[in-house]
Amino acid sequence: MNDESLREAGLKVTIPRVKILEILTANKQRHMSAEDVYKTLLTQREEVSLATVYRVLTQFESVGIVMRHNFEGDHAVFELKENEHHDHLVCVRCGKVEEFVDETIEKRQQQIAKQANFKMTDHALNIYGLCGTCQ
Amino acid sequence: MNDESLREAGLKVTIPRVKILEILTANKQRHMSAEDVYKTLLTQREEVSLATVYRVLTQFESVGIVMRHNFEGDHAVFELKENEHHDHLVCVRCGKVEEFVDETIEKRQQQIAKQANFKMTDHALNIYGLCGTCQ
DNA sequence: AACTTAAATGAGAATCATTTGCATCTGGGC
DNA sequence: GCCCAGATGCAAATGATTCTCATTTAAGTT
Repeated sequence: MNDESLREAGLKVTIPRVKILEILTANKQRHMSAEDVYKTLLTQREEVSLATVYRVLTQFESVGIVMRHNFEGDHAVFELKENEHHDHLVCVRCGKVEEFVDETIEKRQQQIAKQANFKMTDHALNIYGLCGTCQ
Repeated sequence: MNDESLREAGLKVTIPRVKILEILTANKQRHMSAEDVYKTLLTQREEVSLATVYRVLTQFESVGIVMRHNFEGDHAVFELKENEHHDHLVCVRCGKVEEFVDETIEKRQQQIAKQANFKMTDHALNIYGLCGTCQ
């Protein structure tokens, strides 16, 4: 989550990348869209184009710094990839996202993939519903 | 999966709707995009516009005839909603999709939602990886 | 510190999936 | 067969994301 992670990933340490990384770090709890990141940059008077935000986020994804999610069909959201994997509870009304990890489910998934002769590379479990506030 | 299901859903029984329902039924194993459905209609010399395909699929989704998935970020796919819920194994290389149901996971999900005070309305578990053929 | 070059960026055009406005058409009740 | 709300076709509009290309810059080299 710093300049080093960029260097390690073989990416030049540029203003846009550093700023975007900062923004993502400052918003770990949320899942941000490219547009969200762009707007945040604007409020910080940073001159970064939307195209660059998209390019940087895509690069971050390919080097494993962030993870892309397609909860909604019309735009992707990103989150810093911390060490531990986790799944999501998504409120269909307010969009709030809560994370969780469940060992039982993790294990079953591996068994299922193995049974189907799939070499699992990733998995995503999303539980949709109404959060406490929205009920 | 017939004219009755349309009437029951309060939708007029029109040529486009019937044809699209037939196509979805004939391709239960696959998950079709709007474009896929449209192309199939073309091969059958059916005069249905792409806009109508989108409208019909969206209506089918809202009345519960089909389910929409956003496996890939850039286009949605649809599948006839059979009675039983199921999850997916998606091959990241050839796009093949296999379905499965796992009681253990289903139960855990309900417990997790309850613990987080979420009223679960739906859930989706996708395991991504390489299928036997693609490995 | 200046020099060099591949990589990075900005701006705007281009793309692609999906949606919409509107004039026309049609299913199904009378 | 008549009527009309709902359905459709077509083309233009949208919105997210990507691409083109001229310009700038990070970071290694002299």
